[in-house]
Amino acid sequence: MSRQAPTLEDVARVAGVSRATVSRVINGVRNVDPGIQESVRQAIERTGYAPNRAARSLVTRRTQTVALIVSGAGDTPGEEQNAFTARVFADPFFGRVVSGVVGYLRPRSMHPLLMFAESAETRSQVLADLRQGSADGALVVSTHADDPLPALLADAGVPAVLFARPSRPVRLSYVDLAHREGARLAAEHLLNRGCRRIVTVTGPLGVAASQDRLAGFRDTMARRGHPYVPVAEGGFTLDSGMAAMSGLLSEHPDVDGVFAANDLMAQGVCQILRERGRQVPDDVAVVGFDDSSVAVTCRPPLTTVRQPVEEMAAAMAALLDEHIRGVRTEPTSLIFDPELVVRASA
Amino acid sequence: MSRQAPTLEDVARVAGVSRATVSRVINGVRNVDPGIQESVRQAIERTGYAPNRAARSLVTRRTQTVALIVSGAGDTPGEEQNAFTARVFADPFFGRVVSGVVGYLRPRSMHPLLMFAESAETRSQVLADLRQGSADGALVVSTHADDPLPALLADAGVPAVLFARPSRPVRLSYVDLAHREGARLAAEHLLNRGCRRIVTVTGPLGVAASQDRLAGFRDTMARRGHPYVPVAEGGFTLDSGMAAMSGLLSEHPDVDGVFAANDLMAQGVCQILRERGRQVPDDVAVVGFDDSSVAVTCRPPLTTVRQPVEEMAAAMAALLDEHIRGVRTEPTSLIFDPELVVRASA
DNA sequence: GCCTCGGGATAGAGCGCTCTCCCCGGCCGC
DNA sequence: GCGGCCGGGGAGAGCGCTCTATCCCGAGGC
Repeated sequence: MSRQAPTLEDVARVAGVSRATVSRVINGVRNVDPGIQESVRQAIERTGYAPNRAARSLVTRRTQTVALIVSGAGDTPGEEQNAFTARVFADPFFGRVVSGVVGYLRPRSMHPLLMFAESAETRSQVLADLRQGSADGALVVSTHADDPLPALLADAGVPAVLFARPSRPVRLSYVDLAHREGARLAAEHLLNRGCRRIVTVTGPLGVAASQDRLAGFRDTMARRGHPYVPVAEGGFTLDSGMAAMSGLLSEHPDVDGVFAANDLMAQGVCQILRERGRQVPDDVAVVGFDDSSVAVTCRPPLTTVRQPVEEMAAAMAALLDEHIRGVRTEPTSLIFDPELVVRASA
Repeated sequence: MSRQAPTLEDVARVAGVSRATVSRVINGVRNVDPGIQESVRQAIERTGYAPNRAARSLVTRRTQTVALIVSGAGDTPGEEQNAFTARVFADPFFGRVVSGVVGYLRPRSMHPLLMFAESAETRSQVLADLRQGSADGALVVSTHADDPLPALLADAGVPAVLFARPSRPVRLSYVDLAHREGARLAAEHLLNRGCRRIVTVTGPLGVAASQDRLAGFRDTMARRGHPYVPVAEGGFTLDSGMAAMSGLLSEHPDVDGVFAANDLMAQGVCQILRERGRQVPDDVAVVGFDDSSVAVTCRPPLTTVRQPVEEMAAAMAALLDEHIRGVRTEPTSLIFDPELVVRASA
C-alpha cells in the first residue's frame, strides 16, 4: 500500500507470460501448464502481488460482501442512532446472529458489512448503498414488526433474507423458529412439574414471534385442561418483565408457574417474585425463552427455551448466498426447532 | 439490479451533456451551470441512476469502508472461531465500540466491515483482504495482550488505529483510557466510604489495562496509608470473578470493600458475597469497572468506573479517517478520562 | 503429406467511473 | 483591437481486472 502496488501486468512481465494466464492461475480456471503455473506463483511471491478487489468487483459484479442490516421500526423519533445501536448490541442475541453469519461467510472469504436502518433517512441511505452495489445482498434483522425495509429491498430487486417471518408478507426468503413449539415445551414442562396456577408474560404483541409464543402456550394449556391463562404484555425488557409480573402477582397471588417470552423478562419476573417473598422455583417455577447469557447469570439460573440462533443465522447466510449465486430464485423459508434447557428456575 | 443498471453514460445521454459533466454534478466538483445542474438531476431521477461503487473505488482507490477487526491472541487452538465470535459479542463492551464507530462513520457514509482474526490463519486472511483493498483502513480491538496483528498491519503499511495501548510498541495510533485514574476513583470511593479491609480482583495480568488498573489502585491505597492490598487475578469473566472472590474471602473473612477490574467480575463477586451471607453494600462494598449493561441489571446495581467507550471508539474512527485521508501521517495517542458512577453496591 | 483438431496461451475489448487536459467563448486590461 | 484569462464544458485516457475470441502448434487421421 505504501509504494505503488504491483498489478497483474507486473506479475505477467516477471513471469514472462500474459496477463490472462496469470489471471487464470490465480482463479484456477482451465488447464494451465504446471510448469508455467509454478513460475507464475513464484512471480506472485516475488512481486508481493495482491489482486485489486475493486477492479475485480467491477467486472465480476460481485463484492464478496453482504450487508448485515439491523433494522428498526418506522420512526422512533425520540431515540437517536447511538441509543439504537447501543441497545441492539447490548442484546446478546445479536451477537449470536453475527457469530452464525460469520461462521458461514468466512470460509467463503466473504465479510459482513454492518448497516443500521432505524429511521426513514438511514433506511433510504442503506437502500442507496445497496443499489450502488456496496454489497451483493442483505441479511436483515428487524427489531420491530412493521419494518418497511424488507418490502423496499424486495422492490429494489436486492437479494435479501430475513431473520424471522415478516408481519406483512413479502417476496423474500426467511429463517425462523417454531415459536409455538417452543411455547409448548415451556407449558408442558411447567405442567409436568405439577404447576397448576400458571400465568404468562408475553412479548410485545405487535411482533409475530410474541403472538406465536402466546398462541402456542395457550394451545398446549388448553389441550391439557387449562382453558384460561392470565396474560400480561411485556416489551422484552427487564423493566417490562418486572412490571408485568407485578400486576399478575397482585391479581393472582397464588400463582405457581410463570412463562416469560424471553429471558430478560424472566429475570425481571424472578426479581419481583423474590421481592414479594416467593422462592423460585419452590413457590413459583419460572421458564424463560432464548437461552441468552442472562439465563446463566440470573439467580437462579433459568430454565428456558433455546433458539439455535447461530444455526439459524448461518442458514440465513447460506440462503442469501444461493439467491446471490442465482442457484435459488424463488423465496423460501426455513423453520428451526427449539429445545428446552432445564436449569434451576423450573 | 434487475434490469441492466443505468450508467453515467445513460444519464449523460438523457440530459444531453457529457459523462464528465454528470460526474461533476454528482460529486459537486467545480462550478456547473445551475440550469444544466438541474437537468442532470432530473435525468438521474428519470433513469434511476445509482453510481457504481466498484468503478468509483477502482479509480479513487477508496472503498468508503473500514475494517473493524476483533483480534484474538496468538493461537488459542482449543477455541474455535464460533466460540470466539460468540464470546466477543456476548460482551456488551464490544457493542458500545461498534456503536461509537458507527456514530462517526455513518454521517460520512462509510461502513464498518466486520472481520475476526483469532488464529494465525484468519489473521493472514485478514491481512490479505486488507492488502487487496477491501477496506481503506483498520480499527483493531485486541482481546489479548500479545496480539501480533498490529505489528503486521504497520509493516504492511495499512492505515490502522488500535483500541488500547499495545503491549509491545508499534508505529500505530491508539486511543485508550486513563486506567490508573479510574482505579484511583474506585479506591478513593471505597476509602471515603469508610472501608478499611479492601481487596481487589484484577483482570488477566497479561493485559496492559489490567496492570494499569492494579497499579493505580495500589498506588492510591498506598498514598492513603494502606500499603498492602490482597489481590486475586481473574479473567474478566463471571466465573473467574466468583472464583477469585471465593479465594479472597476464605483468606480475608473480614473484608469490607472490593474493587473488581470489570463489571462482570464484580457481579460474580456480589454473588459469592451473597452466598456467603454478606450483604452488599452494608457488609461489603463492591466497585466494578466499565459501566456495562450488567452494572445496571446486577443486584444491587453496581457502583462502577465508566469508560466513555462510545466516545473512544468514535475518536478511533476519526483518527483512522485522518490517517486515511493523509491529513495525519505520524501516529498519535488519545487518552480519555474515566468517571465514577455511584449506584447501590458501594 | 495435408488437413483437422484441440490443448494452451495471447491479444484486446470492455466493466463504469474519475480526472487531466484541452477547447470555446466572453470579458478584461492595455 | 488584440491577447490573456477565466468560467464552463467535452474528449478521452486510464484504473486493474476478467473473459471472449483468436491464434499457435503439435498430434492424429486418411
